[in-house]
Amino acid sequence: MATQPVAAGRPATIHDIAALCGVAASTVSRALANPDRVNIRTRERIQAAAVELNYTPNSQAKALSSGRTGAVGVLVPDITNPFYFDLIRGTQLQLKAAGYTQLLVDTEESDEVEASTLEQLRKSADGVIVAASRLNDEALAAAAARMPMVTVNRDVDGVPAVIIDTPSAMPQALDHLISLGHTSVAYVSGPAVSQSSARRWAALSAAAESRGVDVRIIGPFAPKTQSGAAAADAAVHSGVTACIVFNDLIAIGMLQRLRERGLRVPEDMSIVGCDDIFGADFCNPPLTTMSSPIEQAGRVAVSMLLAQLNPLAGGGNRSRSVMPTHLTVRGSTGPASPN
Amino acid sequence: MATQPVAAGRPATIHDIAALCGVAASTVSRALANPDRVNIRTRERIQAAAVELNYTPNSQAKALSSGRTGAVGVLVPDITNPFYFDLIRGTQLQLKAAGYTQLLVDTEESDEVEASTLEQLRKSADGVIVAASRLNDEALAAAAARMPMVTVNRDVDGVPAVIIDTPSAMPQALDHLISLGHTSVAYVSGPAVSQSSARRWAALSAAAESRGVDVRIIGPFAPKTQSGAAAADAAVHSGVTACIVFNDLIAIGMLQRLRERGLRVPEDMSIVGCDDIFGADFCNPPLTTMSSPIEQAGRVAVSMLLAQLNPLAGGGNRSRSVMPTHLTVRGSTGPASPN
DNA sequence: CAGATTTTGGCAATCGGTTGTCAAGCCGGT
DNA sequence: ACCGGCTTGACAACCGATTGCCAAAATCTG
Repeated sequence: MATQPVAAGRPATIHDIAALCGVAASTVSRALANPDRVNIRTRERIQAAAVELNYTPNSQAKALSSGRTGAVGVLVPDITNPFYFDLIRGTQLQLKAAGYTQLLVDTEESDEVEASTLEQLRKSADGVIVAASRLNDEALAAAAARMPMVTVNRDVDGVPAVIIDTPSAMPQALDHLISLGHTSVAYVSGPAVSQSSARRWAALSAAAESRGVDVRIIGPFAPKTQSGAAAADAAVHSGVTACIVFNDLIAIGMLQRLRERGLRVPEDMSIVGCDDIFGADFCNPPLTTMSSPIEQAGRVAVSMLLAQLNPLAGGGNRSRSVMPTHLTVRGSTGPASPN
Repeated sequence: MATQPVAAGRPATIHDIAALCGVAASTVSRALANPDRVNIRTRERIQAAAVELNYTPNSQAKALSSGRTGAVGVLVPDITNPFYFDLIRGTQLQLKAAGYTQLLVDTEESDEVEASTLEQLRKSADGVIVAASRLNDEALAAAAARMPMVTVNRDVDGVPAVIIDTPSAMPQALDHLISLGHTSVAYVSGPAVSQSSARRWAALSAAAESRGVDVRIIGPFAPKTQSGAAAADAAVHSGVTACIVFNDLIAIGMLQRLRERGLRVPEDMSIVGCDDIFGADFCNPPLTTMSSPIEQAGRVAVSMLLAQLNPLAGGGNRSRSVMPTHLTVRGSTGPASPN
């Protein structure tokens, strides 16, 4: 009757196809999943019927019987942090390309939410990508032992990871400040549980020592623009002329606060951010920051996870991938004030 | 042996509990889902066993037999557009609170991707929230007939919607510009298929007519900062002294382009954005824009969808919810230049 | 205390697939 | 023409829950 491909009331099942072709449901299943196990004529009949009925396999049922869900969980501490937008977009694109569904969860910066989400995902996802985990190494390693996992910006023995190598750009940032005449610098630190923050501080203080520059640490601060106010006040109070900040969100908040207080950037204080997030190029002044290919990091994380899921598909699965980082100089850094 | 709650190799099933308690699996199912149908002593035994085995129901299996998946799809045209961050966070929070899982999909501004995603989601989600749909009314209504749906910023007969009422702030924005002496204004339009853009233009041109002001439309432009360059050039060429822009992304892009061309904002050109996204408050100059409670819109959309899913839980389900909007004046608007 | 009524809990079918097993059918080799 | 080997496709069990139905047990009624 209808020329269009049957907009039936209920989605077609494998049984509808079987009935239409006069074969058993299992034959249909095989014809679709494992074509060479079925006679080519039968197979073509079945495939034609599948198209005609507009058949799409029911993913729930498939998951139940096969054990694979075709979904991957992506855990981020805070969806509204722009840093994760690009990461999420990277994972989303790569997962879709591979035919997987992305389950995005905001763990609200909480290790408990993170842990319970991981437990839940264990049944409803084939694997997880965990960005900036708030769990301790032990818990994370235990979770990774239970299901395929790739971490982002988190190094734990035995857990494949994508590391955005901001620490390597720290000496570069410091040299940039030194070349501008700064000799007293503060590191504005992120959350205490953030391994990224710790690594950045370690790299920075090592570089400072080898160069004989005074670098102190202040914080910790939550990774939000609102924290920037307290950070700016603390930086001013500490008497430094330049700050290297855990991330761009805090840095942008500092910019705003310094302006409120009538201090000029970079004349009175130079600021270097981290991540080069959305907004870093158009804030006032534009932020000097450490840039990295975040979206690409998301894609790499997915590739590494998929390599774990289908070990056959070759390409020895690396367990650690480091993304390069470089300093992008904009307007928030300048010569140290003479006083 | 282990004092901890059994970190067994395989997640516990309803059958494990049944075996442990010496009852049938169905009794366990009832005890957990429908407690008063089971003897209190048996029930407590079962519940204790469930806790001890660290039981979590398998959502796939539950979905298969009950028909409900416990998941809700959220479709946005572009994950990296900051406008959607707050929306996504709103839906995420509300869905989690109601025990649902969020399936986030980026439809890449494509009606085809959107349509195929909806078809796919029909089996794997209980309902969908569609933000800024690129589908035509007919296709959208058809999809809504097949599964529970709530749209955001899209009005289609018979489909419940959350509308962020930016059009109502248009007269306010225009009056603001008029009060600053502007008499020649351009509307920088968004995607041709965006109903939001059309509604904003309609409201603006109506207000302009009643006030006797010249307002022309330029565009369409893609909702990205990159489009701002072309938009700024077109605006300058058209000779207007002020622009009301489809959204903040384009507006911020215009700000950058105007600066590049050596034009001052607001002295040479006033800019009014739309949405008050992340970044609108710290760009240079800070953007005058139409603000609205986006995260709340996400929460409302979820509530409306859940009302459709559980019609019992009272609260006559409204089919349309309008979110208020107001003008936020910042630094990107100022007096019209005298020439 | 018998009979009627209500609880209570087990059996089995079902959801939509996947997969192991096995009989039938086909082929060529001798 | 007979036999072994390989292909093909049907049957049925199974994944982990939900749910209708019914029998046994417990409670109430007169």
